[in-house]
Amino acid sequence: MMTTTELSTEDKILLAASKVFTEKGFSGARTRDIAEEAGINLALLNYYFRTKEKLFEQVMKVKIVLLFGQIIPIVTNEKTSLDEKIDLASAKYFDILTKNPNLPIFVLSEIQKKTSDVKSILPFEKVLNNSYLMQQIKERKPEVNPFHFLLNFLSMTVFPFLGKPILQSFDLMNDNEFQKFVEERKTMVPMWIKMMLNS
Amino acid sequence: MMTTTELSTEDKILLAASKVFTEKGFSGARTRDIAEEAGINLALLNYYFRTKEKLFEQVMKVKIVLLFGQIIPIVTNEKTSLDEKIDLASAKYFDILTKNPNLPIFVLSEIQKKTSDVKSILPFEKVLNNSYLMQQIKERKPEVNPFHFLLNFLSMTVFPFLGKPILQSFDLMNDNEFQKFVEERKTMVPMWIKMMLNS
DNA sequence: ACAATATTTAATCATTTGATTAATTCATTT
DNA sequence: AAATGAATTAATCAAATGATTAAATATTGT
Repeated sequence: MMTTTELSTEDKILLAASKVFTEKGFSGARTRDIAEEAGINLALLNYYFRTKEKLFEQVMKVKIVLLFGQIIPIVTNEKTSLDEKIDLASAKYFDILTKNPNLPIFVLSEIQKKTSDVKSILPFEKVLNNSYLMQQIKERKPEVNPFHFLLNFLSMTVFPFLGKPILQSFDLMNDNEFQKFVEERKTMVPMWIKMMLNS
Repeated sequence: MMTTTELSTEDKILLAASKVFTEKGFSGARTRDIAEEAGINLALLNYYFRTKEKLFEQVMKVKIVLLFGQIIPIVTNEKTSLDEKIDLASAKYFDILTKNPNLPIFVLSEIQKKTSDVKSILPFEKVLNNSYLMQQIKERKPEVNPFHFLLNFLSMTVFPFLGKPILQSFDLMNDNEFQKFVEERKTMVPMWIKMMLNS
């Protein structure tokens, strides 16, 4: 079905900025690129968002919430078992990342360059540090720092998307093969994680 | 001990470029930053390297070789067992990455932005695709695409370094804690990988 | 020592780029 | 319809930035 969603100028700019910033990063993106992508006059960008920095901040806020926000209800849920959490988080992430394959590289890269301060946008550490999930991992595997399992989970889920451009540069996988590969991991990653937790 | 290693002008520029490009990326780095970091006149940069692009290419070549080159002899060695290869590759990577913690994010980010063409620098796919390592994985676990284990290994090894800025932004770890954490993984990652291969 | 070549510098160019201005069009209220 | 304020445009500014030039200094070969 074709819906004629006529976006507001502000939203057209935000959408274009989201695309251009994600592709080229903060430094590589020119406000003219964004204006052109949005199909608006360059001055309108400054009229609505004042500066490139402020526009970037707004885009980044959306991206951070997209990347970290959805995982919070899963992590803090006191009614699901550890194994259920793994399955849910895995499914959720494969979904988000399939739709936004270069979200992780964008966010990681801009945080490294200190273009953005994640903590002020979303104080994830407060949620995580004494979360029900952390408790559950400690109970299951008291002898290992629970962060190892969190990192392993995130690694195996997120890394393929980070490495996708490399896999493709090296002609190791095309788009179809990558999609199939990721699909396979959707069931295997939870299995591997559980294996590590039960060994 | 203080050694007066008087670098050539060319090497001073390359060293400075390596630092500035890694910190800020291609777009974020200004040739003036590099010249200042190297303690040389800006015009010398163009005298020795012609353009910012050409200087970047040379830096990238070094980085690509640093990140992928050292793994090749391990992967192709026909005298070591699969388990030995895992141990060797793990030790090698933890060493490289501890010394160059933001090497992966830099390379991944620039490849995504298509600033650099890895394949022309180092045709890794030829080495990998019919490598002895791939054979060994297929023998051990014929029912699973061997790339899954390669990705899992790289994930668990490289991802902590990619995520370091985030862990630190969220105050989840300081530098000392991170170092200890990585040290722990040095022995655990090979163990986990072997577990996946033997299950 | 002299000529030729390589290296280095200060000054400057040309373009790009983020931002602003002043004028114009559009929409809303009365 | 007139008045008011919001949205949009074309033109322009000022600073930043990659690159070049021409002159000065240093190095090397004979």
